[in-house]
Amino acid sequence: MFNISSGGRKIPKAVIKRLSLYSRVLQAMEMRSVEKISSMELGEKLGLNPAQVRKDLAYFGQFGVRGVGYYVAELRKSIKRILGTDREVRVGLIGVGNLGLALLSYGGFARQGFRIVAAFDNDKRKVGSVKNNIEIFNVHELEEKIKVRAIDLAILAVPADAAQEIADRVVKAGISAILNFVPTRLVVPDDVKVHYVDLAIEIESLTYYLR
Amino acid sequence: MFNISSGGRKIPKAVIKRLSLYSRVLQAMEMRSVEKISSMELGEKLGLNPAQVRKDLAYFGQFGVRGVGYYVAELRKSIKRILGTDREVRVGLIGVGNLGLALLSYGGFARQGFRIVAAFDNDKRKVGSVKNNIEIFNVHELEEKIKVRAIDLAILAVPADAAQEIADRVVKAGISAILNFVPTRLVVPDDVKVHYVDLAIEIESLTYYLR
DNA sequence: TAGATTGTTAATCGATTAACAATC
DNA sequence: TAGATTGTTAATCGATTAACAATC
Repeated sequence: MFNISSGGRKIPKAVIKRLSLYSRVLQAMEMRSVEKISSMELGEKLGLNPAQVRKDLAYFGQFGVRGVGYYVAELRKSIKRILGTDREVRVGLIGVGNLGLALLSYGGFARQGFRIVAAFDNDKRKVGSVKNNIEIFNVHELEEKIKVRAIDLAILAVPADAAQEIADRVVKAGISAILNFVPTRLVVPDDVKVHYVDLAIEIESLTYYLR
Repeated sequence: MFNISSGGRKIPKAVIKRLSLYSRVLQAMEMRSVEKISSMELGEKLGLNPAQVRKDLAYFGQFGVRGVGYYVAELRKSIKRILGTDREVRVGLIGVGNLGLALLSYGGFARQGFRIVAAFDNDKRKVGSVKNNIEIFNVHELEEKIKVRAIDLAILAVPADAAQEIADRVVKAGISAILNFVPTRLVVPDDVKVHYVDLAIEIESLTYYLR
């Protein structure tokens, strides 16, 4: 597992997120057989400044052609390579409650090349069943399955009081990236990356803007 | 519906999000009968600088006592008032697919004082049924129910190609805040606030950090 | 009073945008 | 060549952090 070198500069997290957005726009363009796109067009579709688009890409190399723009298919391939989504990413989902269940059935992951290869729960009634073609294992088997199924990335959707313990276990089993839906700040080693998705905070802060 | 005045300065979106986080920490403190808290303690629990905590709060007034700190219950009440979550916020959920269904059953919203008062779908098999005590209406009734049920806020969880049309309709019906789970940039009037939650982007950008 | 911690201003840091030479 | 658009540097803008007087 490696990323295209960024020459030692540290890349802002926001740049990486925009890279993902570019990739999606480019995917749509490619499907419509558009051959090239300028930083201005790409920016417009996402509400971003064209200079920002160029600068984001420049962190990783020179992908455009002066006077022409960027070749859609080529740029998309480069970005996927940078993100590491040019190959299948294997995902484990821990916690098959309401949210976990939704994530199991969510089509958006598979569409971007992610594959949930195992789900885990501690509810005996769920363990052993199959949802959306994905087996649900007993959470006791977590470490073993992470190894055997070569899981790269964990999605946490467990109750708040179990989150830290599960995080410790997946990290110990070698996982270095966690998508955390639990509103608990996880304490993990520096080289483990956690992204937080906090639905309650999203809706609460939105309320501020109600007229 | 009103917010505590901020004296004309525009408040960064990030400040509002942190306010929500403070509120949650304070809620937990209150439950443990903690009486006061310093900006340092509050910051530590969220990985934030104490000066930032004080500055965030200072946008809205003076809530602390020099030499003492902040009174937990009092500060929490003030923040809830600022956010507008000191009263019930009435939510409509549009799109009862996998994700929508999960959001219907998601306990986190109710816990923060949000109440989903109606759900909508265009699938005849779903319309008329009740999930988690919430009725699912035909999407044709959207405008009418927004009015009759005094819906403040819409959650969008529809297919991508329907998102803009639905957004247009809810805005026309008077909604000014949308939580959008659909990976489509919505075009709305300036005074309508849209928050995007993009699960595919979250996981894709996380992949960059895999070792 | 002495110690602690706020509220706020100034300094720093980082990210976005503008500008323009390079070049297709 | 003329026109267009990149890649990149410099200018601007905004957000975070440090510092400290005010004050409980």
